[in-house]
Amino acid sequence: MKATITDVAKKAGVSMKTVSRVLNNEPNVADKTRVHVKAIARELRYSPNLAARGLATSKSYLIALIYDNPSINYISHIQRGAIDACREAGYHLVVEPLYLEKAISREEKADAMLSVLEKLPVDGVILTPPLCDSQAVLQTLDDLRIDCVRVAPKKKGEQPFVGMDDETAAFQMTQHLLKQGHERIGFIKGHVNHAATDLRYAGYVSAISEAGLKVSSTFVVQGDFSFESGVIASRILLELPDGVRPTAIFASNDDMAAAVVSVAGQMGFDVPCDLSVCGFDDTPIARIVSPALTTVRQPIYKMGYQAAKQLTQSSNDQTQISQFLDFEIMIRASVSAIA
Amino acid sequence: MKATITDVAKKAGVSMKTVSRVLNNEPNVADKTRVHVKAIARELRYSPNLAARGLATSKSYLIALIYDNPSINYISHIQRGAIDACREAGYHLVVEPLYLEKAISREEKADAMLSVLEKLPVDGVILTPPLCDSQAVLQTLDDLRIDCVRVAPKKKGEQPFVGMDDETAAFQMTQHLLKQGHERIGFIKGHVNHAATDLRYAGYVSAISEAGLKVSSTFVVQGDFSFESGVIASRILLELPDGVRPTAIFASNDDMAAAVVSVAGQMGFDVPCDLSVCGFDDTPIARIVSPALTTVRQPIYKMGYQAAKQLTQSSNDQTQISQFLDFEIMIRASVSAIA
DNA sequence: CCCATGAATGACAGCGCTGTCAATTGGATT
DNA sequence: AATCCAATTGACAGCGCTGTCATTCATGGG
Repeated sequence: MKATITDVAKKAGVSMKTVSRVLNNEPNVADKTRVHVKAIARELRYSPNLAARGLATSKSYLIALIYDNPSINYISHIQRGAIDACREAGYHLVVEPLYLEKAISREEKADAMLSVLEKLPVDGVILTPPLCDSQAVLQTLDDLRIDCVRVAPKKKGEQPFVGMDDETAAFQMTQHLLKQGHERIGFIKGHVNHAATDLRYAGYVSAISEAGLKVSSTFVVQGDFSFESGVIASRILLELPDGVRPTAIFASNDDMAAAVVSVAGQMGFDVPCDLSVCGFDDTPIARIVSPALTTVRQPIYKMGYQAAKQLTQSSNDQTQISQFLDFEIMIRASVSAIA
Repeated sequence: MKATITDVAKKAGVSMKTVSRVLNNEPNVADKTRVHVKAIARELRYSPNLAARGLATSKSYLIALIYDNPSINYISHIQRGAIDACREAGYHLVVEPLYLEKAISREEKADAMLSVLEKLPVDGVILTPPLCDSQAVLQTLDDLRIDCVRVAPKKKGEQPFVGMDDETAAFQMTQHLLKQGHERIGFIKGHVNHAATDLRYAGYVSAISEAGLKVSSTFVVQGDFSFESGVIASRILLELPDGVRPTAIFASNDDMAAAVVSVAGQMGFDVPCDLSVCGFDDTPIARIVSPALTTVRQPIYKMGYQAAKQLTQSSNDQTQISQFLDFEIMIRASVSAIA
């Protein structure tokens, strides 16, 4: 049925091993032979049997994307990037959500991951927030000797990461608000388990301080990245009396920013005239909400791509270096200057 | 390092083959032996090497989700369902988007799929719309002798499908509008390549006809499921003069319905007072838009689950039967009765 | 002209598992 | 007690590939 390496070898008049060498781009093959074998392989539409190859090399040519992040948008883009990188290297991506019961502890997550990985031998793992911030998970991976790349905003342990500079982005966004004349800027924090939450807040704080203003705790409300938490948080902020109420709100992600816009509308505030709003992530909702949200575009696709790239190359190259990718501030209609 | 079947066999004092039989639930093993071997296997944390097993059985324990559907929300839910079903059966899901250049023809898609499948031996394929409606793709799969289940709203060829009854759902939704007193009901069609497009339209037409009304071509506008196409379509509908303008618009999906709400607002129509709007799919946007959309909830997760379930069972059971899953009409604020 | 050297190639085992088929066991039957 | 049968178990080959190591070949130096 399907051509095997033996078929190719026979037809090309060489040994299996030589065919194998050609297919794996190993050295010490005469150019003439190389070309010839390649031609035959193409002619026979030969492609190696992954199971057999895996058995012989104890590699699987599989990368796992493991996550417990509930943001469909985020995961999807990471996934697309990872798949594209995998394809370029002849790898495939298996996706393993770790959802189980809610409120599962980090140790349990590590266990769940362990049982998945015991069954499926993968050559590398891509970890997204907040899973990538769990020491237990990282330790488990280390014990298993499975390479991993964290899609995360900062270093943790020895594992390389691919991410963006959340702090600087939040800093710049806050500066943008300041430049528009806003002085009372509300901030809605993200989920406490995410490393990005602290970084974004830190960026906000630096910008406010650098402008010579005080960070007022009245203006900082805890959220958890969900639309609902944004509703609650924005109510707290918007119910402050006139003259004390923020003139701008910086939400740690777009879902919460959308909630701000929605609540503001219900409470009779016009965005952006009465209230400027900005978000973070540039998810599709940012353009659907009216007015469209000023927000930070994360290079999510690229993060997934780079993460998988590193994993597929790691055996050859030992250049597993952590890296920041560029972000972009998207200026849209939800922010206006103070009159 | 990792325990092999030989380790288990040795420790249990039986042959490898007996261990193999126990692990695969094959008959003709004494209960005592079965229990004993199972205990040892657990003790050693043994789990079979998929590559080896795959090589011996020429099965891969992999299911592929192949798609060219741009809706992240849709694919994500299908994926989650499929992954859950795979896990239950010891399978894993590999995800293969077929995006390549835009406007790629169906034959080219079939080719692209072929080249993916040649490299990765999978035991089954899940196909989503619109890919699942391509005869070329189905034929290619058949040639490869790879099982497939279509996540689709109707039968095509021999392949089983898992889906929902789009026509009946659209019928019921239209009836809902009629019951609220609407007689001028606009309809925005979906993308021409999707089988669901015609079915939803058919449901609309039956309901209108059954109510003794005429289907006016003025009220039916072509869309393509995108927000943008919804904007254009709703403008056409809403620019109709007073007394002729529809009092309700049924968009073939939520994105387009959200566009209707947005355009209506811009044109000074109040939803739902001046205009009722309903969508289809119950994506997150349906609850974010204000007013929240009355729409049809598709059992997307379940479709993915069932599709994978069939694939993982198909070898044993030959009950590969196509099935409709239940949908639900979500009544929300975007529709109101005619005064 | 012979041998050392390195490049190119091939023979063969073995990765961990399951399919095939043969061997063994423990009754039930005569 | 001898025989037979089904149930249970095991020996062994082989799935398609690559790693190891041996072999062949061509080339240049002594």
